[in-house]
Amino acid sequence: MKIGELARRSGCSIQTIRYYEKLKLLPIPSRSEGNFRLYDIKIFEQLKFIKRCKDLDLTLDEIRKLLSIKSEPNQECDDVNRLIERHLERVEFKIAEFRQLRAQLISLRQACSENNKAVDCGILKQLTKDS
Amino acid sequence: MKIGELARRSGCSIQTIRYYEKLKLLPIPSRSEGNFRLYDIKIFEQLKFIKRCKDLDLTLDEIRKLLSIKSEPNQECDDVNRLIERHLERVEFKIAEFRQLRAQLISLRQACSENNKAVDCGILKQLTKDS
DNA sequence: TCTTGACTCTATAGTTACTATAGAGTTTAA
DNA sequence: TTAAACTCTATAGTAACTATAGAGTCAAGA
Ligand SMILES: [Zn+2]
Ligand SMILES: [Zn+2]
Ligand SMILES: [Zn+2]
Ligand SMILES: [Zn+2]
Repeated sequence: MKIGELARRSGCSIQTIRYYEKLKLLPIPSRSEGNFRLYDIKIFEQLKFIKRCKDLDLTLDEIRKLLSIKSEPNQECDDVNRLIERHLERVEFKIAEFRQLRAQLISLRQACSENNKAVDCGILKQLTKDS
Repeated sequence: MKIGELARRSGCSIQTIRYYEKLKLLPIPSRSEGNFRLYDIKIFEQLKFIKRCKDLDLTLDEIRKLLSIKSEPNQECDDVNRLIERHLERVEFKIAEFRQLRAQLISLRQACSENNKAVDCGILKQLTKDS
């Protein structure tokens, strides 16, 4: 299959696929006579793997690590478990951070409910003054 | 005050301050005889304003908008209110997204509690299979 | 057969919000 | 005087793409 079909079927854009190839997250595909990339099912599946990881917000470096472990079936998998654990911690941290942010934004929003001149805007005042 | 002191007092790095100047988020400061940037209290306060906005995760473009409104005291402030409202919505969306992510990661973690060979790793299996 | 449109190619630049570095000049304190 | 600390400009790097230009390839219809 050519790159356009791979893109459609994987949910990644064409440029992203070429980008992954450059980063060696995907193997170099064969080429047609006219120099078009030709993909087989194995590459399609690897790309789907990457996509699933991306949807979990893993970084490409983390994904590279997973791919490398996956490619050596006899390696121990505790690195995988640790990686997911650490990633989960980061996600929880972000949730906490954004909750704080939300609280601050809600209080900020309250500072100016009606329509004012800029000079009287409660929000701008709040952002200007030392907390 | 020179850039180092401004950096210490504002909590922004020196490079960041120069970067903001280039983006015109900060006015061009005067210079000493030896060509060092010299800042007055007004610029310090503008930088603090920017810093407070950044801490709320506003983008530099959003901050630029706020600064422009702030600089015209007679303009209506409803753009400010809308901007904060939209930003809050984005933050809430991110919270929801990350919560979903967390749930998925927790279920993924469960798939491999003990130590296995890579080929038997429940996490890798989960990431490999179609959901 | 010709041509049109859809597809693909490479290489390069742009995005966001910085951080890091090199290599130079300036200031301050011992 | 000299060394440390500071500042200057310009440039490149970061993450993970997206967008573009300008060229070549391929399939179908007239
Ligand atoms: Zn992670
Ligand atoms: Zn207002
Ligand atoms: Zn926003
Ligand atoms: Zn495992």
